Amino acid sequence: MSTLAIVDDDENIVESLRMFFEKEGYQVRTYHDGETALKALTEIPPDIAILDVKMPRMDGMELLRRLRQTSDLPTIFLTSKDEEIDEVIGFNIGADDFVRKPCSNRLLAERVKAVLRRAGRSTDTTEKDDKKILMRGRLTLDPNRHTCLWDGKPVHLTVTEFLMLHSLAERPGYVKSRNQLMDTAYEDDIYVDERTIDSHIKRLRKKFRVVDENFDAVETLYGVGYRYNTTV
Amino acid sequence: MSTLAIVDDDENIVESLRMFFEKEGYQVRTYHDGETALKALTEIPPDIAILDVKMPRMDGMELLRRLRQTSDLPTIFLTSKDEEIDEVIGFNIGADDFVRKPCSNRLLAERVKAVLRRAGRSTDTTEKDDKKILMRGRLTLDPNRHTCLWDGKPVHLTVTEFLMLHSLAERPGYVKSRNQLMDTAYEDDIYVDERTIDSHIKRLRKKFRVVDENFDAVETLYGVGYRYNTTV
DNA sequence: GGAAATTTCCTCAAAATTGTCGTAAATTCC
DNA sequence: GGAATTTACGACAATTTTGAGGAAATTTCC
Repeated sequence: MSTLAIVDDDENIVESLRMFFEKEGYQVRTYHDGETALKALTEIPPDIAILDVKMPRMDGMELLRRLRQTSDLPTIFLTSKDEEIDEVIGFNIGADDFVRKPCSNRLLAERVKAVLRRAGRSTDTTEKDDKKILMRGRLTLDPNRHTCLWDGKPVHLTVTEFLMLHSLAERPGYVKSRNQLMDTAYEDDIYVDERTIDSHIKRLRKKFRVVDENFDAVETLYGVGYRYNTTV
Repeated sequence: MSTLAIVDDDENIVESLRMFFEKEGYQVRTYHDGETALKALTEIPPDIAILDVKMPRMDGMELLRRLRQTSDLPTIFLTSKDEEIDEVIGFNIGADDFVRKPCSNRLLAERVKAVLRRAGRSTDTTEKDDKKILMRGRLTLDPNRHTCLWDGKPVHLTVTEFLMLHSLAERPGYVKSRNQLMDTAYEDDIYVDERTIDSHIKRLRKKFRVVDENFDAVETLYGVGYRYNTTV
């Protein structure tokens, strides 16, 4: 499974592309403005990105220019007019392909495949022991890359934090006792204080609040344990 | 697949040639000044080189003169004026062909093919059991020749280092545990300390820092393993 | 066989993570 | 509302993991 980032300020386009590419088997991340995208793409690169040329604040060209300073992420540009394509080529900022809007999803998918193939990262490189990417609403956990995204924004988690969140998010709505959480994170013969679990949850929440101050996906059940909230 | 080196101080020319020749199926290496190029071309020769005559510091002619002392690398000269061609011929320093700028990429590609054919290194001599050249942004690993390039600059790696880097770069973004890395580098029944992996990674990084002091493509994931990131 | 290169392992220091504690806040029960 | 219990949070200490340098062991190459 390849991960694909889509950056476009038009919600409708983004969502229709997301639906389409998810059906195609891609793990899709979306961004609506260049600045957020730049940060996220730099920290946790997807396998390929589709950028809209025209965007508020930071446009696609500016985004790629800045991205190219540190990265060679395979990239496809979406443009509305042919002149834009010329302009992009003229600036020679290193896009891997250009597609003129509007275009069929099918065409776009072909180009994506072609670029991935050229970059040597075609989708069929998935290995049999790859672990499943966990997606729960705004949360994405990828055990293979050991990455965590909230609304597409990277959140750095330690091993224990990652394991606990994974264990919770695996079964949204179900309570996990502190002992159950311990089991997922520790060897059988290691025991720690129950308060320690609280500490991990505390730090988890803190990290998420940095990217979303209203984060409340991890709920406390007084006297019972913790639960991943289904509504988010 | 033939490897092609392009030496020219004009970024735009270089990049547009790179795009073109990569689409043609060449493995392209680029250099912007004679000195860097001389060193890299001597240490790890490509199949053919395209040199700009006019360059700052060491120009194309000087470059080829010095190169010819130890190598018979097939070479094509790019010149801006006819007089320059005359001059180059006059000095008789052993270029295989001359092309006057500006010229179509197509023409240049024809001449490249011709020179390779004459030199008996045409593209169609590739053997079918050749292992794939791995290109990840600034990194190029050729398992056949066992060579490693960073920004076109050669980095000498030992067998173990090469195997580990290859294993990491094969799947950018994916975490490899120390045990997984051991698997790629050792026979099944050989066991080494986990710290040994660290040592190899340490020396890998050190070697890359010689050619790029900000090298950080090999990331550490505390408590998990290592990860190759194309975002450098 | 001997030199050189490579690999392994060791120690120490630095960095990141984890565990614990005190206190404040929240929840439950009465 | 008030007491008892449970949890959140910040701070700090303890522990674990990793990086750097280098010595010793091993392999490779003359």
